[in-house]
Formats: sequence, C-alpha cells, structure tokens
Amino acid sequence: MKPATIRDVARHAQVSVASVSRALNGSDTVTEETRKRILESAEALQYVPHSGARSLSTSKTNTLGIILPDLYGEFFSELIRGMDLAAREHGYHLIVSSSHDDADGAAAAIRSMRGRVDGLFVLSPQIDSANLATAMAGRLPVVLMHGGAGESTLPSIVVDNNGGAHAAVDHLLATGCRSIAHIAGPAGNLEAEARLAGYLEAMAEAGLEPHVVEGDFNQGSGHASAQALMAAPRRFDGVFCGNDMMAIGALLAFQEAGVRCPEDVAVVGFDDVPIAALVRPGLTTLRIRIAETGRRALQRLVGQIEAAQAGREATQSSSACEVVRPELVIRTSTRASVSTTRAADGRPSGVTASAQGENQDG
Amino acid sequence: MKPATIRDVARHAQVSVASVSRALNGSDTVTEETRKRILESAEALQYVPHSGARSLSTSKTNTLGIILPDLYGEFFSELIRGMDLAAREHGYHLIVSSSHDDADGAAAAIRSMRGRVDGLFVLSPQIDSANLATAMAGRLPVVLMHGGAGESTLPSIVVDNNGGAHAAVDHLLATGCRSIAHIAGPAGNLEAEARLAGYLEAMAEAGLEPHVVEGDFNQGSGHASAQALMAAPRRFDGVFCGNDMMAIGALLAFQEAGVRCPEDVAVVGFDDVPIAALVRPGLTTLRIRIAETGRRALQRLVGQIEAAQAGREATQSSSACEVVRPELVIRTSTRASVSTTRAADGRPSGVTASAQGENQDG
DNA sequence: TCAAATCGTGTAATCGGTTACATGACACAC
DNA sequence: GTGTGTCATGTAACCGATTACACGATTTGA
Repeated sequence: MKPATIRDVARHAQVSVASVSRALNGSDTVTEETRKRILESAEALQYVPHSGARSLSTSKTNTLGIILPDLYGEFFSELIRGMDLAAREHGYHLIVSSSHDDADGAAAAIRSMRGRVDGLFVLSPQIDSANLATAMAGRLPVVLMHGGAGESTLPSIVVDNNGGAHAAVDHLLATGCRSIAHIAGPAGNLEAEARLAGYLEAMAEAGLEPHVVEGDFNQGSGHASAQALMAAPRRFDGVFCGNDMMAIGALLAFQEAGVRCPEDVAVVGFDDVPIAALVRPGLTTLRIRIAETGRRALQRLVGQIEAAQAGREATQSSSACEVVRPELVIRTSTRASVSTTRAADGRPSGVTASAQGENQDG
Repeated sequence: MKPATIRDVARHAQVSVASVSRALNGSDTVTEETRKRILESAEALQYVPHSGARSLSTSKTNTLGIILPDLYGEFFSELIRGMDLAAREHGYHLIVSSSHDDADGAAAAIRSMRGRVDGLFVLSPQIDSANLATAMAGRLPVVLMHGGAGESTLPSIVVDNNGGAHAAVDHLLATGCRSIAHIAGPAGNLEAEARLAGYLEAMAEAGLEPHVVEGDFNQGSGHASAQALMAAPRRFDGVFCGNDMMAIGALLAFQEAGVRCPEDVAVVGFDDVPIAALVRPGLTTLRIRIAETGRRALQRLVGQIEAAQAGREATQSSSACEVVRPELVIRTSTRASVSTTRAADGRPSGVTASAQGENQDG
C-alpha cells in the first residue's frame, strides 16, 4: 500500500493537482470552500508531501551538508549541536557525511551531496582549495571550517590557534614559569601545527628555549607525553598542551607521579571542553565557544544561500574569513601566585577558593 | 551557469541519456568504446549526478533520519557518532532533525522526513506509539530508541534502566552502605523515571527506606541536590545519581563541603560518559556502550530496509525490542572491597547473578 | 450589450534522473 | 534469402511535486 500522492488527493477532492498544491502550500488564490475540501481529502488519505519530489521542482532542499573528517570527537559533536540548534530556527535540516581520510574520499563525499543540499560546511582538512573547486562542479555555497581555511578565498571561519597559543605561553610566563614545555598535537593536523607555531614564536619572543613532545590529541597521549617529560633530564615548570584532552591526561600523570599542580608545574589546555571545568585542579585553558561558533557558521551559510537565490553574488563581508579568538579561562591548574596567597589567608586550604571559581563557570 | 545534467552529457557524447545512465551506474551492456566516450564527456562537463532526482525515480535515498529530542547533550552526540560510523560502512547518510518539545512538533518533524529518508530513528520521547503511527502515514522502517519504547510493537532498542538502577543500589549495599539516597532525573523523563523506579524497588527489596531529591540531569542540579541532601537532617552514606553529570556535580559539592568520597559517602552515576573516568575520585557508574548501541541501531534499521525492499515483512527478530544492559564499572567513588562483594555472593538474592549478567551482555 | 478585467481552476511542461520496451544492426543457420 | 536471436542503443514513460499559462465564468465599465 503506497502512500498517497498529490494526485490521489486531487482525485479524492475532485480537483486538479494544481489546486491541491496551492491549497497546501502558500495560500494562493483558492476558494475557501475548495481549500476545505482539499484539506479534508488530504487528511482522509493521510497525505504527506514528498520532500524529495518537491525539492526537485523547486530546486530547494532546505538541507545543509556537513563534511566531517574521518574521526571526530567531542569538539565536532558540540559544533554540530550548535549548528543544529540554529538550523532549526532557520528551517533547515542537517545532513552529515563522514568523509574518508583521503582527499579523494572527501571529494566523493562532497559530490554525493549534489541535489541533496543547498549548502555545505567543510570541516574536513583533507580538502584543500583546489580539490574543493573541482569537487563541487555546481558551486554550492560553502563555509570552510578547518584550520588553514583562512588562506582560501572562500568564506570561512577559523580559530586563531596561533594567537591562542601565544596567550597560553604569556599567561604561563606571567604566573612565573620560566621553563615551558609543549605537548603538541599530531603532525599534519593544521590546528595542531598552528598551535605549535604560536608556542614557538612566543617562546622565541620571550628568549626561552622551546621544548616539544608530540601527542595525538587524545587523553592517553597526554598522559604518555607527560611521563616522557618527567623522565627527560630537562626540568620544566609549565606545560602548554595542544588541547584539553591531552592536558587532562597530563594532569593525571602528574598526579600519579606525585608532582603537584600548579605548585610544581602549571598546565594550560586548549578548547575548554566541558570536562576542563570539572577535573581537579580545574584546567586553565583557551575557550572556544564551540556551539556558538557552529551557530555563526550556520548563519553565514544561510545568508549566502539566500543571497545567491535572491540577488547576485553574496555580500562582500560574507566572502571574508572570520576569525574566532579563543579566550583565556584561568582555573586552578595555573593559579597565579597572588590567588594562592589569598587562599592561604586563614582558610585551611585553597580548595574552597578554587571550587567557588568553578561553580561560577559551570 | 547551471551544473551539467545527464542530458548535457548525452548530447556532448552523442548518445542517449539511457546510455549515459547505464555507463555511469552499474555496468549494464555498454560498449567499452561508448562508455569511454561518455566518461570523458562527463569529465569534461564536470558532471555530478543529482541525488535528489535519482532518489525520486529509484525511491531510494540512502539516507536515514534521526528524530532528536529538543535538547540533547553528550549522550546523543555520542550515539549519533556511533550511528554515523556504521552508516558510512553501509553507504548511508544521516540527517538529523531536532523536533520541538511537544508531540505535534515531533510529528511534524517525522512527516517532513517523507521523501527524504529510507528509514527513521526516533529518539524523541514525546512520540508515543499512537502519534507515531499517524505521523508516518507512509510507514517507514523505524527503530525506536527512547525509554519506554519497549512497550511498543515497533522495533526498538532500549536501555535497561531499571536493572541498572538495581545494580547500582546492590553495589552500594555490597560496599556496606545502609542509607542510600537518590538524585533523580527530571520528572517526565522516561529514562529518569525508570531509574527512579529501579532504585525504589531495590531499596524496598533491601528493606530500606528510600530518600529521593529531584535534579534535572545537569551537573549544576547534581551539585545543588547534594547540598540539599547535606542540609537535610537525614543522614546518608551512599548516593545513586540518575546520570553521571549529576554525580559529578555531587562529587564537587561533597569535596567543597569537606565530605570525603568514598570514605564518608559513596557515589554511583549512570551512563559512563568519558568524564566519569577522568574525575577524581573516578566515578563508579553503569556503563552504556553508547557508540556501539548506535551502531547496533543502525544495523537493525538497515536490515529492516533491505528486508522491506527485497522480501516481504522483516524477520521476526527485527520487530523485537532489544535491551541494552548497562554494565557496572567500579571506580574509586565507591570503595570496592572485593571481599565485601564476595560476601554478597553467598546471599540468596538474585543480586550477584544479575550483576554477572550485566557483565556478560556488555 | 459587448469588451476587458478579474478570478478560480485545470492542463501540461518541468525538475533530473532510471528503466521497460522498442528499434535497428548484425550474425548465424536453414 | 528469409527467419531468428543477440546485443547495443534510443525513445519515452515515470517518480511526485511545482507552476506558467490557458481557459471559462463572472464581474466591471463604457
């Protein structure tokens, strides 16, 4: 038993398909009486319009595609959530496509989106601008959101990883650290490389010698890298980690080894994932308002789509690269000496002071 | 400049559209020579097939819909991730639709999926079976995944919340707790209610008096609820929390108040979100393998779809309700003196047996 | 009273594919 | 030479909507 089509409804209501379409969509010119009859027929037949067919004739899908990297975690999930929230407001659906890890796979994923979406988010770093151009023959509206997208001429939103890394190092310096190590993200990852570069620059500016070990952005590698640092002859009193998960792994490693944080070593992460506020000590990190960034991205894409289907080229501003500047969030993993002194005043421990700070965050 | 269509390619290669379609899709009977010519033309014109049009004629979208509740967090994100991973393997895309929080909105979201998807996951608890039936006039293959879905005759995957709650209470009893409080999830939430019911049953079986405060599944409410418990005259030595986030909030509240965990009070959560292993003390909780559950759900739905389009009705097994049994993961938030657990082994109750069942299933 | 404007409705083309069936060429067997 | 079978290819119907345009009926104005 096939679902009813618009023709079934038309037959049942004894009108033409055109009238049914008119009655069901915008209120074109239809008599109140026939409209009523049509609605009753639609109800009786449990008619539900076929979105695919509608898209074909209107060439509007009300759907946006997201090209994801091969593996993604908390960060992208949260980003998608932010996009989804905004998408609903704008009347759009979201369709996700995990691309393969090579450029060809990603290009194929993009192509498979044709006729399915009105616009595309590309979060997959495998796609460079050249590939992108050939991949989307139909030149869909696009918003790029992978590290290094800023170099493209396409509209994009990128995180200021370099600036964030600078801020992290500067903060460690300000709290008195003199020997700052860096647990880097995986080589080849553009975000990781930008953060590493920022660290190296900031260290050079401060006239300090850099000290880098490489992780893979996962908690386990943070743990291992911290152990490697402790095993090495070189001393350190501060660690800037490429992301929060590695920082948390490092915190646990220090804790296990009896190295106190922040007294013996201060730790800074990157991203401000929800866990960062919940571990002890609370993790000082660079906050990216992920969901909000997702929302902004969606608005940009929708703006582009509307501009494209109405006027001419999109507005000038919409083809620009938008930069999200991470914000330093100071927690107890780098408690400045000033705060520590204050916590010591009268109270039995600094725990209370730090805990209060966290509550405000949460 | 419109993207090239199949007719453009046909014209360019001087063949009919049928040949182009045949050449590009399965290798029907096409001369190697014409195929080559067609592929070259497609390349030259940067032809990309229009998935929407293809779906219309094949009535196959290779897309699955997910009807989400109004607000969703880490749990659903992880579930979607698991589904996505599996979807890729099966050649499907995923389209998400956040429904509104009322039943009408959810029904509308389901209807808007017609012609867009080959099957549907319903994670939105607002939809009861009756609404669902009317909402999907076209009777799409469906997998239900909200609490209470077990009562429906439709295929579903549900978490054994009740059993999990039992296991939590039993574990607390086994570690020596005598006065166990429960921080419940929000009233009206089916998962929360099932966990509460399990707690009440287990307490009744143990001949203990229950002690319940209500939270809302967020960390903040766990914090507040724990403070409320401490402020109340009634003493307690164990807390079973409706989910991990509230448990973590409670842990922080106890820490701030100088109440030691697990010495003064033992805490158990539910879900085993990634943070649970990273807080200190590590949170004892009931693990749900979220991503794996998502993968299973996807396989079920795909199985249904394939059965529907090939043979007759789906297999008997596929219309059953599948139960995911949470697995008790013991960490330091509950003192896991093994001897105590062993001692429980001797008791006539089904407690230990059920706990073993959990482990095997997980 | 007749032409023009207005208005509700129907007819049929269209979106971009897939595919059942028709066609025509060629080979082979009698 | 004719009939038959095979095989590559073309023609056109279809999927289920939207919508430009046509049409007939009614109203309006001179």
